[in-house]
Amino acid sequence: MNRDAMSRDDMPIGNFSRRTGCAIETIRFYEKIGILPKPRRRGRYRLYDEADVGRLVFVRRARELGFTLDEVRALLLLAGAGAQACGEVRDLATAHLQDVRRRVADLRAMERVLTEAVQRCDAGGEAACPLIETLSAA
Amino acid sequence: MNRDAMSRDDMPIGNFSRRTGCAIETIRFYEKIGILPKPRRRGRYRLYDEADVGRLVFVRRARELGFTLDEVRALLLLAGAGAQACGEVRDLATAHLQDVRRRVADLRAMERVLTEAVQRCDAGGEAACPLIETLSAA
DNA sequence: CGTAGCATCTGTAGTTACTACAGACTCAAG
DNA sequence: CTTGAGTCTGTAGTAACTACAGATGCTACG
Repeated sequence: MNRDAMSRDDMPIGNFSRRTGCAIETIRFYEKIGILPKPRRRGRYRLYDEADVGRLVFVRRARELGFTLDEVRALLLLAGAGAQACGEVRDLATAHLQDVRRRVADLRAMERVLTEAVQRCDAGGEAACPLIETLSAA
Repeated sequence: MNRDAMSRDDMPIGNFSRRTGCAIETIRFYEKIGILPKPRRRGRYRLYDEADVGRLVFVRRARELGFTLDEVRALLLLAGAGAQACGEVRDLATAHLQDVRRRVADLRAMERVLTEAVQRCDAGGEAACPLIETLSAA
């Protein structure tokens, strides 16, 4: 029998890590800061179940979408509250979306300046290095 | 007379900070990690000159363009080396540019998913909160 | 029965680029 | 003489992990 199948609701942390794609150290870290609840134990070993998998997948997904752990904490509460929390979730997501768009704009601005400087460098024919010049100008 | 004019090459750290737009604590931090050289002192007070202003402006500009402090360190060396270092500067900038583009792509992907979920939320007519659903799916 | 190897445990320190103090000291003006 | 501004050193906090060190437990193999 394989190990994952044999322990569907008694997963040691290694299985839990494989199931969720989340590093063991990160799991323990999430527990310490209260993102994951303290799990049951067999002796000193942590045991996880399917509900834990759902929760951690949620957390990782939110992180992939760029939410901070503080935002994730809020989202977990709201997700637990059910459909009536939808409005608040929406507000959180909208605020975050604006943040993402700001960051995109910032990076695009960097990209523009860098691209232009590299192009001038490739074109050649300038006395001083165009990149260094770009950096020296405020 | 104003204070900046009176001390063109004997700037205390406060003037230096104003001239460069860089916080005092950051200036001392840069000194500690070797981004800025140890300045002359009058007694225990640091004194800066125009060359320091140029260097710090360069550093801040590079940071605005998203270079890490390690990259800035390298750029400072290359800038000192003059025109023959142009090729290396170009390589550094190109690598960094690729990094910036990767980050833009990542953020755009987040933006897409979030925008779509928020729209489904606004449209209404779904049993469960579309945003929460989006987060629950791996 | 001994031991080798794997998984797990706790706790601490490192990463990046700053920022925010606490608590002392100097100096000039009122 | 005191008050205020400016500066000093040194330490700790931020975000979200990651990387150990050193101990312990459990199972399998010879």
